[in-house]
Amino acid sequence: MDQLHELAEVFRLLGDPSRLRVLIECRAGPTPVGQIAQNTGLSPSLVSHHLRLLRATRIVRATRQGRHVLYSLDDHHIDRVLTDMMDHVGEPADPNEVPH
Amino acid sequence: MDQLHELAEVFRLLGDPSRLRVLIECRAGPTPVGQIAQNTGLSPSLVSHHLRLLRATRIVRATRQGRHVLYSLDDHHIDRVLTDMMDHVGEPADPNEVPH
DNA sequence: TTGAAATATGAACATCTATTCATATAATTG
DNA sequence: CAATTATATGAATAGATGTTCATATTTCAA
Repeated sequence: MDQLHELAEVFRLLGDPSRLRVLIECRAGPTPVGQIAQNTGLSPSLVSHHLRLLRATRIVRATRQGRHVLYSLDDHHIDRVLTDMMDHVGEPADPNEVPH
Repeated sequence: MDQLHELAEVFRLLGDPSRLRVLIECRAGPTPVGQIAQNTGLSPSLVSHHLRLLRATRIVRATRQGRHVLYSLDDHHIDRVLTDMMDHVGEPADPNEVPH
């Protein structure tokens, strides 16, 4: 897959409220699927489906610990992208805009 | 709209190859719709549709200049998010991964 | 004002995607 | 081993989304 489509794919996966909830849980550090499900209110099945996609695109990474599989953000880029975008969304709109 | 859904909406809009092409054009500075269409190979209509969505979420901003409407990235957050994610996608995969 | 150029908008459609439910695999304990 | 817990997978489906085509606005020039 070329870079553009890979980039789009990664952003697309971030563009879903459920997956964002999952990611926000992963932000706290390596977290088992079951706990993510509990904290988000999503079904373990759905969380697992989402994590599979997120992992395939290297947005999260997995490590096994006994019966549990712990998921965390892949690297600092992901963390920063989330932070930057939250900052952006939190900012007030610019009044100097052309009305449409 | 609450912050989570707004965040998801913004990422979702970044998650399309055509829109990313449009954004990459906007990165160079205020650019008219027609030129974006030419440089990307997309129809002016489609570019306009995309820009409307991108503008509604404050990913881009518009300024009028005569008959032309120039679009550019809304702020530095957007620019940084794009840069960070391109870096991420460009990085090689970590071999220390649990096989599934 | 008329005509042309630049953008914008609306409707229609084919494709894609998130979610659920049922079932399967993997790891641990007794 | 069997039973249990934790995750993963597959199929099915209702709803969302990108694109096209036709048409509407907006702005300037003549």
